[in-house]
Amino acid sequence: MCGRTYKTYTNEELFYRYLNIKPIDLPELNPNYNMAPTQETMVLRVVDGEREFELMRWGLVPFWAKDVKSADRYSMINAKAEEITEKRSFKAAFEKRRCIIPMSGFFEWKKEGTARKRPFCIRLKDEPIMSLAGIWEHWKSKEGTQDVISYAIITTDANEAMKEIHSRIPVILNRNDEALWLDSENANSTELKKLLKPCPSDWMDFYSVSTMVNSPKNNRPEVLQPA
DNA sequence: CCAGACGTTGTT
DNA sequence: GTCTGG
DNA sequence: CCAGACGTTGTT
DNA sequence: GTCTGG
Repeated sequence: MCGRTYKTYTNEELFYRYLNIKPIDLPELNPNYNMAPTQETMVLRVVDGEREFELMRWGLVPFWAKDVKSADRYSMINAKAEEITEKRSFKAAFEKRRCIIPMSGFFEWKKEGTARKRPFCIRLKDEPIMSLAGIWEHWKSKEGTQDVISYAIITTDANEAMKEIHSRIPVILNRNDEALWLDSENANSTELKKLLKPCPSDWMDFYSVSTMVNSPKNNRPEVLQPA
């Protein structure tokens, strides 16, 4: 699973990485050292053939949901890659609304016997930003008072390196597959599903951190320090 | 047909 | 134990 | 994901 | 909106 992430990149790094442009006059991005579900972050998608960033809420709220709270009860912060084409809540989004969630890394908790779970910080060895595969939805209340764009992170079986910590990991896309994944005109489900594989073990790097990260209230650089 | 669910992870 | 909030 | 709340009545 | 269960 993937239930906590972090981002320390700047706006300039983000836009240069995905749009190949140096942004001018953009508001400065706040780092989030401890991002929990329900919080918002910039997500990359393609609209009318153009890449764009949109601020989205973590936790998918399908457009047919009665309200945001009822959707939250179903814990749609992750979507299982293996079943994404069969699930009612994900199928349409997988076909038409794929996205990339740029993150610096994420946290996983390893169970160690009966002892307290130990948190780990996971990142890429050679890249400051990882492209997490996701799907998004646009939900509007009938009264038109609420308008929520939300996303879920796709998970799959852990690769060998990550199995040491946890059985599931988020899908981290290969840079060469990003355009294919984002293309909203692409209707080749078989081809798309092939992208939802665990990334190679040797891309990843991890180390244990203190339990300070357990509480989402601790949005501080110290949560990234090795324990 | 209509009503009601629509999810993940991990653990038993 | 289970649900909600972050 | 983990942390923290989990309730009612009546009064401010 | 769409699928599953009865």
